[in-house]
Amino acid sequence: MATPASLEEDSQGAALAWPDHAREVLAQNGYRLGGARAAVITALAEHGCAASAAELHGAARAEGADLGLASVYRALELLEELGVAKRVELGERGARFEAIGPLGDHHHHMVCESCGTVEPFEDGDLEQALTTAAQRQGFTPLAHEVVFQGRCGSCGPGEDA
Amino acid sequence: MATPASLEEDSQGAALAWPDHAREVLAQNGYRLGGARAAVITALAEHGCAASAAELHGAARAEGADLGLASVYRALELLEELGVAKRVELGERGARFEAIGPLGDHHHHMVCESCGTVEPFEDGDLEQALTTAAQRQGFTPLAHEVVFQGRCGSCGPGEDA
DNA sequence: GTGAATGCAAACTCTTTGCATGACT
DNA sequence: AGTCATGCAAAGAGTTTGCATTCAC
Repeated sequence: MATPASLEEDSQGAALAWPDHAREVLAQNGYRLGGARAAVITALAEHGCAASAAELHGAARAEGADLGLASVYRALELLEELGVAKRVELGERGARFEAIGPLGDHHHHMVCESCGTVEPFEDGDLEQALTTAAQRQGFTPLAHEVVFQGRCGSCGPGEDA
Repeated sequence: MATPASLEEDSQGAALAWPDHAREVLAQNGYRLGGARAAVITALAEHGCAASAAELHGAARAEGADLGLASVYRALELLEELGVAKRVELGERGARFEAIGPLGDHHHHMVCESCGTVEPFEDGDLEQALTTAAQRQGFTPLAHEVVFQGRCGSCGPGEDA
């Protein structure tokens, strides 16, 4: 837990940022790195948290990549399958995606109903409670997702609008 | 917490099951009870947990109601707005809906990747941890959702398939 | 050089909306 | 009786798939 979650040591001991990690995993599993996948990896790394497919598509095109939206979906599906990206449902229309750190970087989301911001957060105690709850139910969790809908610190607990 | 969550005392002290509760809330807010809304309320009450709009539509038609899918969505939207039903996203395709008890009955879901079952569960400690985590982040939660994906007790922690 | 990856466009699914008809209070 | 709810059909949004071409290895 002392190492930043976005970095890992590869077999030579060099630090790898997430894009490198993702590319390495692709290669290790026999997948090629075309323009679309490379662009999606870059876009995912730069967006940070909970990006929609359309946002990633737009970001990639803004950086000069010429890729189709379908390829974005295909790349995201593959990255998720390989465990380097994650699909997140925030209760809005459409799914969102984000990079998963090689060390199991893990966070959840708060969606502010007032300003629409999606904020990530980590909470060790919450993770512990989640694990305990799953055990109590005799469930073996492979993944879990927590989403808060409410009002963020900036918008305060005040009334609507 | 001593009263079953699906029952409440109305102003006369009589116990109300959820369908009655839902109808009462509709009336109190000036909404009429047509065939479609009545059928959706019945279907929601009978399905129990995390039903899709199509499932509710089918169930309602199976019971003789002649309603359109659009009306199911309209009814669900209204019931959610009135706080007697809840929309749940389980990471699958499409949203799911369920009744909310008048006393704030509250549970979360475990989705078994092996048998596809969706199981509800309640956990007081987890709720506490969620509340604490939100406070720590300076967030005022109006709603929250927890979804586990994994393997249920029946399927065990074994390998895939 | 070869098979995998990509772009484009069409197909698909889920959900919402418009409008005329019919039903609830 | 008046207004609201509903059914049907069409529109919308997000996502997936088919196929010919291009590109990474």
